[in-house]
Amino acid sequence: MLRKDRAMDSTKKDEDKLNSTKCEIYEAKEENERLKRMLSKMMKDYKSLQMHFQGILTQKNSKNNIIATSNNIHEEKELVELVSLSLGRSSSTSRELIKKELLYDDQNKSNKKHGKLLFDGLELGLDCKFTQENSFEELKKENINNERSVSVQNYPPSKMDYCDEDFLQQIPQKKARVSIRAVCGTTTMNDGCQWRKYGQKIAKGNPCPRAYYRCTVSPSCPVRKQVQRCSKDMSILTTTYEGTHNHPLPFSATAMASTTSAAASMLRCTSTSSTSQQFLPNIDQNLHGKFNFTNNNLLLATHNNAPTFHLPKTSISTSQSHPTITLDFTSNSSSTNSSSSSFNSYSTLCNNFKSEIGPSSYLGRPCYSNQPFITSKNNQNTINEYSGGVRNFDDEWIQKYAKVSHLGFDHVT
DNA sequence: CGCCTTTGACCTGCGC
DNA sequence: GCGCAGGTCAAAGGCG
Repeated sequence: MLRKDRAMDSTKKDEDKLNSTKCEIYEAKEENERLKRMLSKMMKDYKSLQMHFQGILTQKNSKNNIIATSNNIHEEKELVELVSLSLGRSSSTSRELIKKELLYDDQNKSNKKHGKLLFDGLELGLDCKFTQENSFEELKKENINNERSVSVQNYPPSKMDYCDEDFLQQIPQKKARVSIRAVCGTTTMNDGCQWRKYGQKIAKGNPCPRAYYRCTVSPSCPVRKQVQRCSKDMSILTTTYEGTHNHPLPFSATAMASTTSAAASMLRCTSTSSTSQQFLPNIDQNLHGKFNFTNNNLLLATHNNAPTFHLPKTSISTSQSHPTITLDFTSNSSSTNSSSSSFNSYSTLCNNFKSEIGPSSYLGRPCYSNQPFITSKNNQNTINEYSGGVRNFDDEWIQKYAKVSHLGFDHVT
């Protein structure tokens, strides 16, 4: 009798377990479906934007052709002025206008001489940069101490051949870097990977030491990261990643890897494309303010079509001879789009995403905390595999962000 | 004992 | 060529 009761208890327990597992599977299935729908919507939006972008490029090209074939110099000047104004550059001074006139005179002479228009396809919003060598030099000097903008790098002055492939190829030869600025209380940001510190330096202009880490998941992994606190705001941590992992990553690390990989891919595209991508900074007007470049060449992403996700400030630079894309999770983006929520910290971002995707759950599992899931030893992150329960929301957000953001559609690994 | 951080020395690239 | 700054190496010591 006792044995029979025990057997029944055991069966009941098994049934309960089975039911609970079934429940979990069902919830996971539902969550999966919901994510699928979200992804499909994002893909649709992305494709639509891409088509829009192509259309704009085509329009601009045809406009350039019209300019090229026109014999009316006066009209050309007006068109250039319009282009200049329409792309949000500062209004041209009379001096600049004179420069343009001179340029057009030279241009016409040159065209007659070479039988082609040098500016064909190049004047889109770049008049300030191309009109004079001096202008380019001035621009370069302005940026030299901070960050040389991609536009400057990719738009060689008239001294250089505009189709100088050597110049264009210079940038990708340098190791691309992805920098992430975030408010972080710990010494390093938890990205799920395993790192070993191999050096520390006090960099010029910042009393906070810069720490150098290398990935130790695989001994031959070339990935490095630098971690440094911002001297102006000690709560801000700048983490710069360099290289690509040559080994399978733990699940928790794929999020950051995807983001950095996607961003690096975008950087490569921006740096290497000879035409269309070069105009990235200038397409903002045509994308109805989805992206805005400020005077500091910051790409302010405001992503109107996808209210679920709020993109960080993204800037591209080639500082220190390394093309670097910076994802700034610390900046308030409300100045560019009042309808978008603004974020003051990386953690806020994570919380926001969490609240917007629905209940605090991951694949049906409850998320009891959004505190960083750090099991660090001596301030170093270790591999954290999630086995239910508490989950690092930072990674979760980044993974989803990488998948839906413009940075990562085609490059997510 | 193994793995880690610390830290001074060394290497390298870049600007002048 | 020189100096500077960033980046890396490797020995020494700490910690669990």
